[in-house]
Amino acid sequence: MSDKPTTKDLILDAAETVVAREGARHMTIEAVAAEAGISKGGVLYHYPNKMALLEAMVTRMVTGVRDDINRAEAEAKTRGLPVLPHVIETLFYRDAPKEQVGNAVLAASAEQPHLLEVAGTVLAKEFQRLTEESPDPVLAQIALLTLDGLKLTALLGLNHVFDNQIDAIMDRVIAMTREMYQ
Amino acid sequence: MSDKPTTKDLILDAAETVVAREGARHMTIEAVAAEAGISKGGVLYHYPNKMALLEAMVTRMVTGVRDDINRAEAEAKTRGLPVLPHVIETLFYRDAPKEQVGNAVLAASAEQPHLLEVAGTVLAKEFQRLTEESPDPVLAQIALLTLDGLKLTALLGLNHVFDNQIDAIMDRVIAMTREMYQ
DNA sequence: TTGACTGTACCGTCTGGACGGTTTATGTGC
DNA sequence: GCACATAAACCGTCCAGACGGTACAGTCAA
Repeated sequence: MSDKPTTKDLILDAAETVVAREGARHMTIEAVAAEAGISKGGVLYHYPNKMALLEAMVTRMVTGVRDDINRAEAEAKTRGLPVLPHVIETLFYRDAPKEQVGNAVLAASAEQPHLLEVAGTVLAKEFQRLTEESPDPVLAQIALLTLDGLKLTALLGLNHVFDNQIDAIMDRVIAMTREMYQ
Repeated sequence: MSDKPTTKDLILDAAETVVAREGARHMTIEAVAAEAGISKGGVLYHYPNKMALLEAMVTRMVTGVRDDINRAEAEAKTRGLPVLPHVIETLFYRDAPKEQVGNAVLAASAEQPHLLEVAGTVLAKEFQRLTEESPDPVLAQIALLTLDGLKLTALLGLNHVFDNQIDAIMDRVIAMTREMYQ
């Protein structure tokens, strides 16, 4: 457990940092290499071309989110808690500090919008299952979309919501989903 | 009224089309020119450099959204309707077919994330005013964020919601905001 | 005549990727 | 414990093509 991160992961981290700071347009192999503290050749050793790097970024994000969902779901079930509120809470507080994971989406969308279709369908399955299994699917979707709205506007630097309002919003969303189970 | 669109606007349309089809990374001046059916020189005649083009894209989007909000707000007030449900309905059905406007956000974010900060604060003002003037500000923010979630996931090709579910979701959101006023 | 373009040529820079070479880790036989 | 082999990890350089931008002469309708 807690082995030191592989170089492959360090490269993905660096790529996300570059995107966050300079925009997806400037995520070049050289910039990623510099950020990761290795050479361009070193990056190309691990990811034979840029597309492979982008695919790895997207894959890591998708599996990360899916794993978090599954873990939260299992945890809720063993502890006899209502599933949806617990999943939403988990997704919301998920790596709040190093929230750079979402930048994989921007990088992929900038280079090849196509790349995200696969990611989209994978996550769509989870979301559909979660909502369909809840007592009020439409409300469940509203809750999940609210979370999307928060995360994505932040990712794009388009926040229309002040930081000190976010907690109240999430409390309300979680409360709403809890009421579904009563 | 309904004057034919200016070349400047045709260029912005073309830019959005290119972004939607090929990704922000491939929105080059030449590609935009080809899409608009004019020459590269022609594009540079209207927008002296790429940054100017991007700024125009963002500005057009922001003013478009703001105008739609203000118009819907005024309309609701003169007709004695509750403001928020009417605004949300307007924003939702806003140019549903040529929904490419949002691609301005992707292009700007890819080239210079900074560009969106201004846009963000302009729209934030409108959103804050709307929510603060409503009977239940937190619920109002949830409604607006749900709309953000729908639009932005669609923009990124990350839809977790099926097309045939969207109407039910929006009906519910609008109903929720209507209840605030009772 | 003027404004709105077209078309072509060109420059400097950036970028993806190929490639050959070098260091470092991991055995493996003795 | 050591010499050696092998592969993995990584470096530095080079090149062709793409891109932003400039320059400028010419076209054409209002």
